[in-house]
Amino acid sequence: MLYYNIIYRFPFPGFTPMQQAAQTMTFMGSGHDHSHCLNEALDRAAALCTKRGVRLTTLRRRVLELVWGGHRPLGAYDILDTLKAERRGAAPPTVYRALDFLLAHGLVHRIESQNPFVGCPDPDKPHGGQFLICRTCGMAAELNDSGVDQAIRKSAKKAGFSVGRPIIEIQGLCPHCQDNVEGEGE
Amino acid sequence: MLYYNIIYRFPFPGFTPMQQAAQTMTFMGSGHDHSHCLNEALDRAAALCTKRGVRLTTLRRRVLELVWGGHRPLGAYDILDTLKAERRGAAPPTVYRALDFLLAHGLVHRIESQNPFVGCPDPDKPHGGQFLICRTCGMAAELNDSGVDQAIRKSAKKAGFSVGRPIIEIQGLCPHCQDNVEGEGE
DNA sequence: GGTTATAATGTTATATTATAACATTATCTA
DNA sequence: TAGATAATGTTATAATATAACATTATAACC
Ligand SMILES: [Zn+2]
Ligand SMILES: [Zn+2]
Ligand SMILES: [Zn+2]
Ligand SMILES: [Zn+2]
Repeated sequence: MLYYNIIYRFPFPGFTPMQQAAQTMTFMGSGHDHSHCLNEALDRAAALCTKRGVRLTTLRRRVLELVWGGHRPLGAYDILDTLKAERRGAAPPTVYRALDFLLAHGLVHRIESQNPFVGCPDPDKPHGGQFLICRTCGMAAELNDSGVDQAIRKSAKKAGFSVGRPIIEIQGLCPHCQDNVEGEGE
Repeated sequence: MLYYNIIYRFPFPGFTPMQQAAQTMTFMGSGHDHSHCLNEALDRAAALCTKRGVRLTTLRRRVLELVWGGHRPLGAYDILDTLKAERRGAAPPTVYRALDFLLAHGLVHRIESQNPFVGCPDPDKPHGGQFLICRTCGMAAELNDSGVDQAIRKSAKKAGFSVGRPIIEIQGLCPHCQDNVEGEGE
């Protein structure tokens, strides 16, 4: 049963890579063709950059691919580790400049409360990220709930505040982890 | 005209301390008796800790005072700089441990998208922070809008997600800065 | 095509924010 | 007062991010 459009996971300290993968599958649905959705995202990004007259360079495209490819939010230094193996002279600015570009064009979001970066499935209309973040398994899912957005705009309007980028990060328990906590066992 | 209950300001690079102070006054209202509201906050904190059977030590109280006293969010290392002048051997853990305590008891919030800390005016009922943050002058104001909260809970419920701590950080323009941008001059 | 301007990346160094690990001191309980 | 627990001191380092300047690639123009 798929609860979310898009599922990301944080690395979770207590889990082996195998457990991580297993949980990722649980959330992604076992039939999920990730290489397909990755390619779609990259094509969408290329089209968007062309339309805006900006350059999706090899580096920027590669960083976007890594961010999208991981099934989970990725830290800047995780990205850097991979890049170092691929191009000589990769350093923090290499990654952060690419991320700045991708952020500026809405192609990725930063999870502000935890630092890593995730690909945005809907970069065409710029928006602040709305995320559900599970405190147990680290899963993060992007919402785009217009009800939340409207409530925020209404509240801001009352205060005379003009809304630019609303950041919503809802920490709590995903359905899967609620079950495990309730059951207490297994 | 006061738009917000509580006003905080970030340090703003382009402004002299004088300008910072001037703007702070604009937002706080010139009649604001800050030492009064600071003392209230400290008393409230002391009562809350007594009630919960935890200790508001000298250090913790002092850090809370600094966070509350500044009229604006304060970085951990800003706090540390002050502490260093007051007690020998103050070091990052000194500050972070005090902040962890204050965060755990809802006495302060962390502005996740910018790292600094602010005192919470309403620590009795734990809540994630809802902040309006001006991207021009750095002002931050805490909301506690039940409409926003309800919209979030409704949306999360649809996804089967159990809400713990919702983080809302709305970046945009405060009323004052909207005027200045529109007017373009002055 | 060659020249010049601009954008992107490389490179080195450092700033900022936060935590780990273990020792010491203060406070509480009995 | 002894022993347990909580808080703080102390040293070192991890994790995240940016500054500053050099070099290289791309675009725009002639
Ligand atoms: Zn998005
Ligand atoms: Zn979970
Ligand atoms: Zn609060
Ligand atoms: Zn402003």
